[in-house]
Amino acid sequence: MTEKPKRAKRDPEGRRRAIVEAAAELIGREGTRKLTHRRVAQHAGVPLGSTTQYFSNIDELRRAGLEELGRLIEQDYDEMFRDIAKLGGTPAAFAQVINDYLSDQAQVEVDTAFYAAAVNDPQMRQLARASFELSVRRSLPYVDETRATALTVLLDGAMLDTCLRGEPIDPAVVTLAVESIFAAKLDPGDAR
Amino acid sequence: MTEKPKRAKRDPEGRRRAIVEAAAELIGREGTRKLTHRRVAQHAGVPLGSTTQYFSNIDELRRAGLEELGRLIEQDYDEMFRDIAKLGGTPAAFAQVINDYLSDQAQVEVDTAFYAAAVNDPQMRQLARASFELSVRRSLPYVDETRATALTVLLDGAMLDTCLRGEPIDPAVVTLAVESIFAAKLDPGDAR
Amino acid sequence: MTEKPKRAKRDPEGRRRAIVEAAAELIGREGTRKLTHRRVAQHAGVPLGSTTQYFSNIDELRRAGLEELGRLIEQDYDEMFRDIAKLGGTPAAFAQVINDYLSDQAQVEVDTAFYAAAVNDPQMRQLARASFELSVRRSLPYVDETRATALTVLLDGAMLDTCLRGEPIDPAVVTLAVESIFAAKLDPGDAR
Amino acid sequence: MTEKPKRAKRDPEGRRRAIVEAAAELIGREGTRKLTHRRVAQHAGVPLGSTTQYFSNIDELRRAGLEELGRLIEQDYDEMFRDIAKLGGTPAAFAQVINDYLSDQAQVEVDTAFYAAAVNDPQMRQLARASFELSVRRSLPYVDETRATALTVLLDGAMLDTCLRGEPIDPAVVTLAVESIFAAKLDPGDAR
DNA sequence: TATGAATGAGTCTTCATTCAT
DNA sequence: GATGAATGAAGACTCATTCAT
Repeated sequence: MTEKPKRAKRDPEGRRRAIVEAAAELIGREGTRKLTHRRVAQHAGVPLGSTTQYFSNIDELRRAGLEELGRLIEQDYDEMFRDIAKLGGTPAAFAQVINDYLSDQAQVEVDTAFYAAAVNDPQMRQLARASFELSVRRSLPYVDETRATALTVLLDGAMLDTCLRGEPIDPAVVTLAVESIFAAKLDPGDAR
Repeated sequence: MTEKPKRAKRDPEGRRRAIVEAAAELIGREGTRKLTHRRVAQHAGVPLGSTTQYFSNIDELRRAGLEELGRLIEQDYDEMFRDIAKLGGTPAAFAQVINDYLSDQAQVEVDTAFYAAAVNDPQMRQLARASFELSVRRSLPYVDETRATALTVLLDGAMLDTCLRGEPIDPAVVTLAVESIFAAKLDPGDAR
Repeated sequence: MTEKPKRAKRDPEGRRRAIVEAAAELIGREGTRKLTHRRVAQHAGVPLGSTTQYFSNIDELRRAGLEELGRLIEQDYDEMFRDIAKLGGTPAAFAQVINDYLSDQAQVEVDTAFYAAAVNDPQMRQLARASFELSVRRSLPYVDETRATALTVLLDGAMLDTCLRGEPIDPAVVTLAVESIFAAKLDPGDAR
Repeated sequence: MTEKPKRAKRDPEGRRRAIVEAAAELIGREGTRKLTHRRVAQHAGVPLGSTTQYFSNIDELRRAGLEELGRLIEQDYDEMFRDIAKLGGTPAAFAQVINDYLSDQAQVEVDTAFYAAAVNDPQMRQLARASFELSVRRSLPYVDETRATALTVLLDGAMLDTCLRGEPIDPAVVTLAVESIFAAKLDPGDAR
């Protein structure tokens, strides 16, 4: 009752969402170098003016797109760790979930694009760092912090290499690495 | 009191070198998004026209800069594996060399910029892939291929995360991961 | 004392018109070789950016200018054939109208510039061909197709030569040619 | 004996010729708009420097190319009128020779390119005018000046229209026009 | 408020021209 | 002389941004 939209188009939130999602998708597909108002507007199906109305300049628009990408990655993590929990949180569970993730090349490329964009953008590094820490935190129920960090590093490396090579890292490699990290004694000074 | 000459000496090789190095340095420092003829020319100390004389378009210039970066990374690898050999090729040697590498934030950022640029450039992915394979090959004298790949993935992940976090991955993490990968049984199916 | 406004009124139609007309006039005066965005913008009294907003590249701008010129030529034809009709459509009428046309050196030069531009532009040849056919068609009420074509060829030659010589072809020449074409027996095999 | 070329390449005359011919050919094929030192040099198979050595600027180079084209056209005329003479200088001879000429589309296009380039170049108009007068003069042995001029106008129109249409003017049209011009009484006031 | 026309800053690119080698 | 590297002037084109409608 409080809403009385004069026209169907009166949906600022929806507009903004559409723009942000279009920006995120474009960044995921071709990086930030070719991101322009015009391309975002066209891809989002909104008039050019909207992209400048909702974002005071192109940097903000890019940032919004990257943040959206960051959010999607977080959802990825949520899902991955939900699956890990379902599978019992075992080393094998970690390995399988990671390998499943790596087999989705499109997803891997989008995620990597996010990190790639962050490399040369100080503000974005913040987000990437948060993402890193989230991954570590989510692993803590299953392993100590050192191992959790190692697993995160491994995941990030596998993601990057899978993206660049255009095909998943050999699952055996991931499985070996994950399981050996789990199996390692904490104090590396001790022999086995 | 030598006045600077109106026109530079004729030196095609040197000119090209200077331009490529300037491009590589700029990419390493701020990525490819802000790479323009003007900035490269200014940074290389050559007139604008020279950048277009030696490279028929900006894409070629970018590519040349990235290839130069790729060469620098290869040199990094050479050095790292020379050090590993000197240290006996032990797991501890790998761990130490990687940790030393990660402690050079500037170097890590340059290398990561190369991979980041490759994410959205199909032709550059070729180079990145070659770099990946080189790393695996260099490890083969010390471990089997599965472990060599795992170590490469780990190194790449550590590089990316070190770059994004702005500080080296905890050396203990690297050490644990490296040593456990070395220690792992080969057939993961047997474990547990 | 009205200060000239910082920004022009919004008037897409008028803008486009002004630009096209400026382009047409410049082409008519100096051909297509020296047609640049800058010159058109200056001549049209619009900022440089407008010329690229309305035409996605210089070829389109040139084409638009040439098409405009083509339209002007069509109007010329309309007028000429209206005059011919008024004068009874006799050979003398044709001769007089053509001679009148040739006496307007400026007009002849503009028209010739259009054909000259078409010589090396396949797409423009289409237009020139249409113009040729229009002339033939307009003559058909008065003569058969062979003679109509001959008259068109004669007109085009007279236009070209008048343009290049800087003075009209001797009216007696045009008169003789026109009247003899009218007078000729249709089947040239019979003659002599 | 007086010549002792140090090297095979010491042939300034030949160089100049090659450049001029390349320029002429390029102009004949694509007009003067796209004529550049680089293109001429490449097409002539000479180094870039030669084109600036022999011609102090691009305008001179273009002019030299156009003059060469003019010379070629003169040769065309020579040949045509030699053929006309061989055929007896009759109206039918004129018609046949012109129709033969028009059937060589490539030649027609080159010639027309010359006239087209002259339209917007005052100096070139001189040449075109000379060419016009040459044609008239060559016809004088067979007809009076008025008819000679009419035939020239007809020829030029047929050339232009053939070029623009991409196919020869119907031979019947040319034949009719030529023969009727020959047949006409000089004083158009008289009835037939 | 929503839109896209208007504008200019800045980038890419091409070339004529100069001139050291 | 012959050559092509060096250079800057200028043209094509793209876009972020502003702001009238």
